[in-house]
Amino acid sequence: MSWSGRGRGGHRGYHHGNLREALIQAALDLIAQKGPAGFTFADAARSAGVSSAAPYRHFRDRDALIADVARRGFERFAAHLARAWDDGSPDPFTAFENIGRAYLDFARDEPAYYSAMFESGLSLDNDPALHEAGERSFAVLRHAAEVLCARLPPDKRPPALMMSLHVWALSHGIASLFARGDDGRRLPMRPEDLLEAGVLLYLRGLGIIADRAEPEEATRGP
Amino acid sequence: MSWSGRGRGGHRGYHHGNLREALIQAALDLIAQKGPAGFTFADAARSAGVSSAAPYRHFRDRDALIADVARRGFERFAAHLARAWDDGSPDPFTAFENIGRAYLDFARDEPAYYSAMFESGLSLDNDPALHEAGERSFAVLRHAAEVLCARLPPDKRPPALMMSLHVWALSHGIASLFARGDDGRRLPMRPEDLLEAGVLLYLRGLGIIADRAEPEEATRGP
DNA sequence: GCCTGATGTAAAAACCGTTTACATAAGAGG
DNA sequence: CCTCTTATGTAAACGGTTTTTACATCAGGC
Repeated sequence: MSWSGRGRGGHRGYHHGNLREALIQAALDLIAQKGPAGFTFADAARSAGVSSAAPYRHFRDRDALIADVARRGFERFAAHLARAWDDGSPDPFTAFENIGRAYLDFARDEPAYYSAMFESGLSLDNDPALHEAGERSFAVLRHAAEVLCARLPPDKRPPALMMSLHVWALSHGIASLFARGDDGRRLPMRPEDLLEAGVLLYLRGLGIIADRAEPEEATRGP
Repeated sequence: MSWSGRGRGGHRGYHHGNLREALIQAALDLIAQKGPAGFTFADAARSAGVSSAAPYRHFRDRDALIADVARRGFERFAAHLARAWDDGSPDPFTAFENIGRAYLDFARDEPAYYSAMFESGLSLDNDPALHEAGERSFAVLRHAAEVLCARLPPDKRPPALMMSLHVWALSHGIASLFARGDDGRRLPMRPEDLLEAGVLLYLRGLGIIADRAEPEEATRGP
């Protein structure tokens, strides 16, 4: 899957033809291999077969490339979460659990994107596009929380924003602490199960699910 | 608070006299200013007034210095959490909440340590001393969870390890996402309150506190 | 066919991490 | 007191990175 020049032949002349994309692909590969700290602008250029100054025609500096990777990551992330939510099918409760699993899936299956998004030390406030992409990801979770809350009688309806913040933080904490690297810390259970149990207990605390439901049974539709 | 040479006079000859400590202090200052990624071995040496090769007499490489800062951070962290737990005073439930607040306090008040511990991309498994210091921090939380669980009748007693993992992940997620930098994302509430509400709801889901109890009442001892 | 803007190159400056050979203290023991 | 050993710091060098600057090449519109 080498992206040098026009897809085939390998004869690329003075101009690359697709350098911007090639650099992003190279960044993803390198971040996946050595983490966002070990990633190097010069290495990305080498990997794309251009001089070390060429990338500056497409990105202001090294951080701008990482930020672009992170932005794309957030866009994929939002789509991934939205696919898991699937408009609340088969039922909002099950779909909500699916979002949690999707969060961990993404952290495991796309470690390069996840690293660029959360472990590269970027401040989301500097880049408006990045900030907005992150906001769109969170919006999926918040919307799901709103749908779930709306099913409760108004007098015992929790604030949906708070609920989404709690679930986001729990998911992010589990992903960061236990679901990265080779296997993070040794756990007595899979991160997905840990998250599912946590969300279940939290929702029970909110009164969204019944008091003594077994997890497997509780995930059933209405 | 400049640590160059023997505390006073400033005349330090060929030897520094306290370089190891001076480097750690410099690392803390620099990490606080520019994050663990922007921290530089050469800068720490400059800040201590020695040549750029001198630090290698005290640390194998740059990562070893960061790891030592992280290790000290975990030791302070464990002490900070243990002080908050305070042997379960005035009652285990309140003391448990205090641990949560202490977690966020530490992340806010000691951002340099927190960064070195959690945001520097170190793998805890490489350095045994570091790994053990981290384990000691977590042990405080796990012990508190055990005490709290022991107060429940055995048939409805949740696994304390799982409970401590959930609270750890929630605290870490809130600290990472919302309680860092200037103020992280703009929140409708303080991070401490967000965490307290989350833990409260989680404990209610576990059946550790009554269904509709006010927090102040629920914290009463037996 | 020529001009212009976009894109890539080469070379250089400034910095970092790290190693190597050498310099200087400080203390132990005769 | 003098010497030897060890710990600690220096200077210089190597290879690598980031970023800038001046120049080269190409593509497309006129």
